[in-house]
Amino acid sequence: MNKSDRSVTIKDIAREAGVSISTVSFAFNGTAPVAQETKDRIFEVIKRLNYQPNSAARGLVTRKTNNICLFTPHPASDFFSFGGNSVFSHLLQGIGEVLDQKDYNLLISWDNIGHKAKTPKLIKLMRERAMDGVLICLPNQDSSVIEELSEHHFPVVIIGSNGLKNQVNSVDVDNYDIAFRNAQHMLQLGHTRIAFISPGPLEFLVCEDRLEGYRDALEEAGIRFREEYVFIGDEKERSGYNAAAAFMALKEPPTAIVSGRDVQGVGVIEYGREHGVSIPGDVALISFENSELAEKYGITSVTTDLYEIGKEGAKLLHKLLTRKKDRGAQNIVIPSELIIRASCGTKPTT
Amino acid sequence: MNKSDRSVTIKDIAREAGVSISTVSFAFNGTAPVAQETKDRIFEVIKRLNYQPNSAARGLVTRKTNNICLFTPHPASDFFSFGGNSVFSHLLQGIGEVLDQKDYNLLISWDNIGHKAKTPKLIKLMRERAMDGVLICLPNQDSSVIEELSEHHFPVVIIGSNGLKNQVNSVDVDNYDIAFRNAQHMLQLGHTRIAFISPGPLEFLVCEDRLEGYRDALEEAGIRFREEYVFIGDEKERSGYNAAAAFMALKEPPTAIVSGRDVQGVGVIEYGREHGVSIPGDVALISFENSELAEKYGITSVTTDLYEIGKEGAKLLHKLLTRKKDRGAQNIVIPSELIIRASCGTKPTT
DNA sequence: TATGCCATAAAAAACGTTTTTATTAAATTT
DNA sequence: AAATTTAATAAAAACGTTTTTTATGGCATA
Repeated sequence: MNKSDRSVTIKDIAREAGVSISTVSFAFNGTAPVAQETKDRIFEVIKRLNYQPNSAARGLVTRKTNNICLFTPHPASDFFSFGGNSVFSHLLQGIGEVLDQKDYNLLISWDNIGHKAKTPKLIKLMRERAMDGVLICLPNQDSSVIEELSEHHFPVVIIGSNGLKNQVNSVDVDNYDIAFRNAQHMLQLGHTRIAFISPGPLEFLVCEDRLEGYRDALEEAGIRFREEYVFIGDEKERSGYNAAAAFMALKEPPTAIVSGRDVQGVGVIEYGREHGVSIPGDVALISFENSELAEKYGITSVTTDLYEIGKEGAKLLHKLLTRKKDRGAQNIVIPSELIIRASCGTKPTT
Repeated sequence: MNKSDRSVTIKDIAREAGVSISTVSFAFNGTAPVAQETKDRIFEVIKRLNYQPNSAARGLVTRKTNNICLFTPHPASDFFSFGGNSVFSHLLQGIGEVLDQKDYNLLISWDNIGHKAKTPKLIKLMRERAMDGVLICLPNQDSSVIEELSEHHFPVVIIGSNGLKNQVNSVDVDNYDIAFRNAQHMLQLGHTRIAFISPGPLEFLVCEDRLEGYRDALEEAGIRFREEYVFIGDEKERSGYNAAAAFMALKEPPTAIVSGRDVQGVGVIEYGREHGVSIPGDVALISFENSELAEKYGITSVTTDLYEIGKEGAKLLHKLLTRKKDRGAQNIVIPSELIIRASCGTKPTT
């Protein structure tokens, strides 16, 4: 609608206001003192011509894009989903909230979990300087991407656990501690035959951490660790079902189960319903995640606040981007809370 | 790890290969003929030095960023959610899939639905040329943003309906037609007292379209339109419940209900359960959306394929960005399918 | 033998900023 | 009163590309 379609540049402002372009830049960004009178004139023109600096030109010299990238498993993948439900938006909300406030743009890109399919794209984005930093959520064991990124001193924050802990910034709940306390809770209720369902293969650090927490709690209580009380599941409901089946088939079945994910807990419950195993009557159940599922099925569970994790992750990344001095890797731990529901009962069966 | 931390530029390549920077650019991008021998030498150096052009510098001259922005209601908002479930990821998946293939980056930004809170940010992003185009999903009546964007000839594709149809590109299901056929389906089953629940205020075009489709179907069948058979609900389950309550309180209650959203259909069912109204026994129910809820509650519903909508939207935007000639606004219609379930019954009550 | 053409490549301009350096006049210090 | 600092501004350099223009030989054509 305006005279021309060419967008207005700093040159136009300078000409119209009768000053040099540097003065315009100084005034606009407040980076150098400019006489009030001149400043007023410049801002009048800026407003009148509706000037907005070109981000590419600016980025070329400042070496900033104000874009940050979130790299995750697919939003609809099993990692984020359970019962058709996706918690991806929780994570997104936390990240978006702080990024928005700090005036960063959020770019998202996803991976086929464990297949490192798109990884090269992330590397490319970083190498062509298309983003200032990246939040990575890669719940698999592969840390080569992360290594490559931090090797180039590229600002990275890991969402979740990773083998490179203490070398690279991260935000997560304390999986070891949660598992430890989950097992402890069962012990306190008097259980001694406590089983554990891993939410994935032990190569995943999350799983290893949880198993270890579980194991240490038993050890502390002087209870023998039994191989047959550990079931390596996956992120799907079925694995909880299968775990229950396996445990119940033992000559000496456990009286309590520490489930790796709520969705597995649901599997356990389903098994119970189908086979007349009462929960918590015959087997007490405690889980991780505290999703809507836990609420719905009355499963005692420990919160994994993805909203908070996203928020803290974004904050940390922002710190990385604005701080000049490198002060080593930070590992933020988001506190978890045990939400007691019916599934854990109050007394063990004997 | 390399000698210096400064990233390698086209100058480095030129020097190392003993040619001018323009020649490197020509060879790299294939934009002008370069002798094979020279080309080989250049690519060897590019590979050896691991060169990746700087996107800001490139964007400055090409006026492209390869970023496109998705602007939607909040991913966890009622618009995308029902029963704690979010379909946002479906939309995201469709968009991401094609954008990724075309080598665009996806930037996301959201709005508090109807409060046009962040709108200025979108405008700013566009004016500073931080993105090449935008996919907008704004299910409210406010079209000022869209007007502003297209006024500046900024490439925009609307996801969903909008008052500016035919002036601006869009992708949506045919709400009028769906409602028409939904009502018709009820008519074919012999119903004559058919009520309608709007999923929102009639200022929203989606709602107006649906109401109109419903009304026209009745009219075509020679059935009188009754004001009291229309309930203006909102995006929440409760509004379906309230609608059912209102309808059932009439001296002559409807025998069929066309629900605006699955979640409202659930509200109707809940009402029925609590008040002993059998569905489809006493009232037949048909809905829009075909979400997991419809499946779960056995509600006959018409598909709204957000995955497909996202895909087509992204494709259309890409076309806009690559075509030189403007060929008017395109309005893509994604086909819908009626999924028959128990809720609509086969015979009307009389 | 000049003339034009072609293939290749170099040089230069442009993109729109920020940042560094230079200039000028006024104010302050010595 | 001269020297120095300060405030305000202008000029120029830099950022790293793409794109346009110019140059250079060789080769065919007139």
